Amino acid sequence: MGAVPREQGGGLPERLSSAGRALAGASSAERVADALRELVVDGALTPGTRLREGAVSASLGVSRNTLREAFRLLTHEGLLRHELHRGVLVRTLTAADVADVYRFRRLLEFAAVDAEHDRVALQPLRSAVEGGWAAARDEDWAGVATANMRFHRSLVALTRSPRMDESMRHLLAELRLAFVVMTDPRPFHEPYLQDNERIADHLEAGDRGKAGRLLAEYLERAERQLLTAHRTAGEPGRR
Amino acid sequence: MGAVPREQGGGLPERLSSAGRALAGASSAERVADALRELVVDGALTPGTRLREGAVSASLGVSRNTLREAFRLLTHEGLLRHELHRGVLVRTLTAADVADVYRFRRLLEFAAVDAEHDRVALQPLRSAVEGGWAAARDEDWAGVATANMRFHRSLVALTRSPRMDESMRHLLAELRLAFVVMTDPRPFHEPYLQDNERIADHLEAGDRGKAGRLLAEYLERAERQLLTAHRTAGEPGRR
DNA sequence: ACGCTACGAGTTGTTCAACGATCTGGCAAC
DNA sequence: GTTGCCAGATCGTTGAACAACTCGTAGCGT
Repeated sequence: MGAVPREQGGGLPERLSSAGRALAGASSAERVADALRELVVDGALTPGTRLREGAVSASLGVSRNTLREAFRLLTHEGLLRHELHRGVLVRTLTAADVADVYRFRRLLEFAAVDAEHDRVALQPLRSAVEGGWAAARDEDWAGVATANMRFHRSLVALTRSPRMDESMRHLLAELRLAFVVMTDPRPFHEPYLQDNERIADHLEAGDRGKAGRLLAEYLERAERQLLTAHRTAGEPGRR
Repeated sequence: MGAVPREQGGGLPERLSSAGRALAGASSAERVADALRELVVDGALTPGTRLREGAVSASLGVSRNTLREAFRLLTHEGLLRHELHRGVLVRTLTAADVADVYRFRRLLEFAAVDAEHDRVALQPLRSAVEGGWAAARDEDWAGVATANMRFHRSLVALTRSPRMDESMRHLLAELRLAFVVMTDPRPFHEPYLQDNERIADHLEAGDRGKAGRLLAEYLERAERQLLTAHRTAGEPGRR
């Protein structure tokens, strides 16, 4: 079984083959979920798009049952929305959703700043910052966004709480839905490179107060920016 | 809701008929998940029990595919554990899991105490307290436990954050797995009736400090009690 | 007696085709 | 213009089938 046996004209399959890299040890449903997730966060599937089981399963070369498991995966992740007897569609975040996500983020990230951590635990933060600068050098703003998320997820990982980590993962996945409406990602993501680096500096120096204050500023600014961008772009379509 | 309107001869419903209330508007998979969840939290399926698809789907009268969707539902809820090519089994919590759950609970419940709330928002708390007393009068300790959970979930609902509420729901579902190892539920659940009522009192009086302090004491005590009970009962079987 | 290999039974992973249930959109009647 | 109804499209669920995998065990060599 190679990658995709069939590829009929749907327009999407080419991008899927690249997305569906061989995740060994993962089930088919998980691979399909990975592929769909990529399409969503890349903006190929915009919020509100309806995904018909027949068409998608055919174009991805998997059975409807497997596709349904992938749908359920992504629904629980918050990327898709499932309506009984009506199918699944790409979720669209409301302003209230964005605000709620940031509220939850504050809770988790402040807890992380307050958590005990040794020097080596900060390594992933540094790595994320590095990745961010590298992506910025290449003008790869999607990459900058990814690195930024990795930074904040690594931050929450300092709590060493699997459940908080998992929640953060969900929140960031949802946020990607909000990012796709950003028409100009550069001014949104670029300034945070500097912020992240300084937060990491303060943490390394053991100055939780300063780190927390910077983090608060960052969250405040990012939320406001996202909300205004969202309001201008997302108002016409409700739901 | 007295009788159940459904009564098709499928051979399943003996044990389920009580559990499988006809949730109109729910899919079969969701109903099956409800039934299984009930079996788990009632202790009929103890942690570590392996659930073979063939046997369970036959005894519940649904197809394997539908059962698998139910399994996935409960796996994401944390009640079941899925191992590739080995099937699902009832999850068993480790001491670390219990500690993690309580850590997360602290975060959420303290945030709830600090949240703005009006008088009417406290109504569900009062109702949960009432339900707890009523169940205690009937010596229904499982009912007391349920009321206690409803109290704390209602507490988190004060945040009016759908995501925090959802997280709390997950945490409490997992905690039920820890409860099933409690051999003597009465001394564990009964004292908290008083605590909950006093927390509600303080909240109503607007004294968040006192409410928070009581809550902290409660969480501390409950966690310690659960951990010791868990250690004595759950050590032999690891994983 | 011991350890390794290979085999086979049992279980899970995935696909397929089919049918009933439900939703959607358009047409006709009022 | 509203209402009721019908037909097509889509989802929900089933049952069977086969491939892939796990695990216990019998057989083999040393």
